Amino acid sequence: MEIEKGDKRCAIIRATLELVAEHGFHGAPMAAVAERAGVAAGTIYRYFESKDVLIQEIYHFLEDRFFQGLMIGYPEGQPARERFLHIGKFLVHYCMENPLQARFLEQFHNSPYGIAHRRDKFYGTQDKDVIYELFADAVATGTVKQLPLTVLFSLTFSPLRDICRDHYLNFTMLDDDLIARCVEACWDAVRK
Amino acid sequence: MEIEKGDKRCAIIRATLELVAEHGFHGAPMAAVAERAGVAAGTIYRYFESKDVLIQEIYHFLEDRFFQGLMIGYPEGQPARERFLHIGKFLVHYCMENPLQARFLEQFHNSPYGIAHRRDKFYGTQDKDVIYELFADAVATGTVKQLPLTVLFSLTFSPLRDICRDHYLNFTMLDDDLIARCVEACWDAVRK
DNA sequence: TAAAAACGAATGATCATTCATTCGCAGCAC
DNA sequence: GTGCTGCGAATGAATGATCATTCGTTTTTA
Repeated sequence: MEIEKGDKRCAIIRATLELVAEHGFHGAPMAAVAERAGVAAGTIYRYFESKDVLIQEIYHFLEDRFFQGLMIGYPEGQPARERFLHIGKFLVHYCMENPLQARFLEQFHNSPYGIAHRRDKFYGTQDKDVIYELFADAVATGTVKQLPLTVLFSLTFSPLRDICRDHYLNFTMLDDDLIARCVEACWDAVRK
Repeated sequence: MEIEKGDKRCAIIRATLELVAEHGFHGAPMAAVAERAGVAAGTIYRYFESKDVLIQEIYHFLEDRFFQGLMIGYPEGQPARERFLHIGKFLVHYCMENPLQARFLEQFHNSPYGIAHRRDKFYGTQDKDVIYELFADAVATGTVKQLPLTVLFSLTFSPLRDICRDHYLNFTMLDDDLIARCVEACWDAVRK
């Protein structure tokens, strides 16, 4: 959120993020967004072409922030295991410290938006991210099991995503020690 | 679906299952269900009190079928590892052979229905299933890591769920060998 | 022919989006 | 300072679409 040009624009983004995180896409009608943002319904359309565009813009904003944070203190050049542990722990801590953003991202990933995004990630021409790079590298050097990249992603990040969700649903109480052991367990799933 | 009392009732269930699996809950309006079932909209309400009840009934029907199949050839009394491999492989094969049912279940689990169901599973008073039993047992005997049950579930079944999804989205090509290696990798995540 | 089952148009709710109107203010003349 | 003018920003009631559900009517069944 924070530094966005324009008061209104920022308020709309924040309101949408909160409503989607708390009630899902279908619990975030534009009328409710407008009310929470302290803005008239029509005003939203001065800043965003449609609800779709609004959602996508928020997603890309959050994704950028996530990767920016991820790269702080990233152990470039270290063994794959260290790099993986850094990513995994960062992911979980990020979700715990930014529950609204985490829940928005969860909603996004479980929607048609998310499927399209995932397809793009594996088949698209866009440049691959550090995580992709890490696994491609670790498979090549025989550090992790010889499995398709999609499977390696599922084995490691699906559990972490679910563990975070269980945390903010109050199913599981996470602390630093438990987080570390979870991330290590995910590494055990893929390491040779 | 199959043996359901009444032609119409069965047709309605099948139509709903298909539409939800293919287009999600919001792509399954009652009018469309009625049309696909070859039935008038009002008729649905002779068989089901509401859309909610219809969805829940389908879910419980599928859950029962799943556990029924799961118990065929279940290696009761064998080590935890064998029991887990049986469950994991059955899960993936079941999803591949019943893609409509698998996708319906996926939609269900990613919805408010699913959250309530999960809460019930961990905190409810209903009797625990074989899977719950397996992990409780394996933790007690020190066969798997000392982690909360919710975490053990996430570490093992979240990846499998995702792997199945990637299969019917054509992101990953699964065969028996790959399935076995995936399930074993999940076991590696939790075993001591 | 009477009861049961099925029908499907009508109802009322909820949305995203639009657009005719109003608001607030910057610049200007006196 | 005061009054006027023009314009982009903001408004929110209205629109049209989409749903779940209802109910008066028709058809089927026994």
